[in-house]
Amino acid sequence: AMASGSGDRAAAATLTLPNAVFAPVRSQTAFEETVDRLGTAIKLGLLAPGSQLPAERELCARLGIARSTLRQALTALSQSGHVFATRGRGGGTFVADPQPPSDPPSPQMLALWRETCDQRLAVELGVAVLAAERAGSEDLDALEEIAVTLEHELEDFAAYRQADIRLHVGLAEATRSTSLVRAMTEAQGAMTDLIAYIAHPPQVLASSNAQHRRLLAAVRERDAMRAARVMTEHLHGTEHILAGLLPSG
Amino acid sequence: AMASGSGDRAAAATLTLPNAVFAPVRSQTAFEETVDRLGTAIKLGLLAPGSQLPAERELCARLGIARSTLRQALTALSQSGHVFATRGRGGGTFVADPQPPSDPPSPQMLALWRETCDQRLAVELGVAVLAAERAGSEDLDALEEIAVTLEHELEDFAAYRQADIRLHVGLAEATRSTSLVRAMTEAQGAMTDLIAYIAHPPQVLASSNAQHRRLLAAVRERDAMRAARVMTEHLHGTEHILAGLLPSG
DNA sequence: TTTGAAGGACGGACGACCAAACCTTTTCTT
DNA sequence: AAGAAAAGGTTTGGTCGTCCGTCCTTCAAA
Repeated sequence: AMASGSGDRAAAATLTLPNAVFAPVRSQTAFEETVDRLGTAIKLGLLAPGSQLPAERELCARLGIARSTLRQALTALSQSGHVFATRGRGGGTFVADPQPPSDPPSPQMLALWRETCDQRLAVELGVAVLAAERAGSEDLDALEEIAVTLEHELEDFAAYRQADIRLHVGLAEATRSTSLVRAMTEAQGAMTDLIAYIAHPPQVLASSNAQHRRLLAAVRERDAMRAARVMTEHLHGTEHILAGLLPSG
Repeated sequence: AMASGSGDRAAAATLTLPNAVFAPVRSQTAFEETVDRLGTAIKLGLLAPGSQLPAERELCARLGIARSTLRQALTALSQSGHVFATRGRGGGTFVADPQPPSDPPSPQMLALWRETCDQRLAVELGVAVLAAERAGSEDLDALEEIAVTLEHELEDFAAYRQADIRLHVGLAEATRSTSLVRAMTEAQGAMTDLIAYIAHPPQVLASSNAQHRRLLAAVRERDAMRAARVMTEHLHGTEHILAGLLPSG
């Protein structure tokens, strides 16, 4: 009788908590995780087309997996057209030059789009604040160069998105936190899947650019809260666009 | 010749990026992940002492794992003294009443404490902002009740920490985002490992309480940026304490 | 006394992962 | 021109985690 349920005080716990504690454990295999990592980095342009990956024997050591497992992942990425390999001395595995068209977003991706945006908000907010505290002027110079590039890409959304990702990931790198860089790449990868097929008129991109400039200015002046505010507005912009086009999660 | 290295523009990429992309893949087993999940929830007091866990046959379905795997995890938690099981009808698995003393922080935990704080900052900032947008007044009433409890626990750090966790996780629940709730529990679990053995004089706890009150007030007034600012100050407080006691990561 | 619901224990099947060889191709060096 | 070197490609066998099904054991409720 007294066994079932929680104690008196704990009985006040909401329903969200057990859902989070007892949510499915996702046992991703090393193969899947590797495909995800490398595939996302390639899709986001973090590994430039034509660039060479480390040799298999070195890469598997870096990733902490067996070479056979890495080769499975590379085979998958090769068959999907993201990389190609040449043999012999001076050969290697390279990022394919014409990247294959990205897949349409999966149904489950669309169903959880709000969670995706929430996680992205957290990462970007943390990055904005920490970058404002830690970014060096060299970092900001490089980022502002990317911002200049963005101004000239208002018509080509693919190119714009590419540079946009470089800007956001670059800001994460400026925090000197590898875990935040990885979280940022994951978040950007998830967002890319969502917004790839959504039209972005040049005027929307222009307003995004204005926010980028204000964001970088705030970071340079070490004004963490202003950076956070601008970032919040920036993300809410795209979130409102999604809210209008996707089922309300 | 042209094969090695990235393209011209990508050559400007910093050194942090490949470190993040090619970092070791963490293939946690279902067993480990389950022990972590349940163990953290118990250590944080999210599953109250004496409360009953769902039946094995139901819990393994919820977690998406086989019952034998779940039993491995429960056996581990039972041997470490976190849970106990009784058989027969009306039996079940229960959270142990006198919780075993927590382990001292591992060396690798101490080495990465700054990354831990960075991740926590991101989660808590995101939660603060989203809670300010979404929290209902019922949520805030419950949270302010916890804040009142906190005022009376200035002398007993274990009890204080317990209620503090309930407050932060409760705020995450108010965002209605299960992924943020899970991220928050993970972050709080990591932080608990770090700060368990650090002295917290009552005056520090009192100042934390003042920040809690201001945080909740900002959330209630839907002032996301003020909530973010208070939260940042709140976290920087504990971070400075850690910085003085731990090796500079 | 019967029944049902809970934990407890085995054993086979399968797949992921790893380790260590060995082969093929190409290029650089001598 | 010969051979060493460096890369991807192939094969093999083994280990271990996980799943599934099945069969106890216990014990409160009916």
